Amino acid sequence: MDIFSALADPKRRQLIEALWLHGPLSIKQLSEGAGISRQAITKHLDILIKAKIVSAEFAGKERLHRLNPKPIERVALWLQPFAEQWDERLSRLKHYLGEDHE
Amino acid sequence: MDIFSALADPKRRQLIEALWLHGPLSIKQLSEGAGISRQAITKHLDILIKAKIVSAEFAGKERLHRLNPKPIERVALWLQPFAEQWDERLSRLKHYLGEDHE
DNA sequence: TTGACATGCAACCATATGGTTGCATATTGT
DNA sequence: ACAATATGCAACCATATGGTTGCATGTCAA
Repeated sequence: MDIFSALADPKRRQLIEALWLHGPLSIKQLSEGAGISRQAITKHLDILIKAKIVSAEFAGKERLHRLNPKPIERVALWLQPFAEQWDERLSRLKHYLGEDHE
Repeated sequence: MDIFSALADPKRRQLIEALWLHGPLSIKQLSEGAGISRQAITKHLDILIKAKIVSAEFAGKERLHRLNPKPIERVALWLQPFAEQWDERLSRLKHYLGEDHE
């Protein structure tokens, strides 16, 4: 499962948002009010973990999950050449770069 | 089919890259050397069109396709809060700017 | 008009995907 | 030790997905 596919499912994006908003969370916590079963959430989390978007560590009987921004970064970098307002963004950054690096 | 799912397939990302590199292209042209049938390419293009990532217009018997950056931009915007490492991004931009704009 | 070419349409197929349910296992507090 | 809690594992199911093939349609050039 690659990163793009991992991001394709709305439930998984929802999980990403939840982890971004409310620190490290367990499977149970992420399941509450998600509208699908705990096992389904586990599957989604496993996919996110395989895609390295989420990392998990055990704390007793809980599995705590947190975001790993790197792979998302890579997706963003792939998108950039195709995204519009690229020029506008470039010119904005051009100013910054001009100050800092040129 | 939403934008994220449209971007999930590697063949479709390949099509996006091809359209970005070599202007408006027909189905035939996009099929050459793609490794799958013309009909499969058509299906992928239809998905990209439904996601508004690609627009198509007829020129005689050919259907010409071009990129529409807006939806890709929206995806990029969704990703931004989760993607950190702006510094790395900046250094890439510096390179880009150095080549094309400075 | 006729033939070549680009595309459209539809049926079909194998596998992936997203979900469920049922039961097993491990950890914690009393 | 025991019960409650959090998770793991596996079978199962319906539908989506990505591909194929075969044939029909529309357009252009000779």
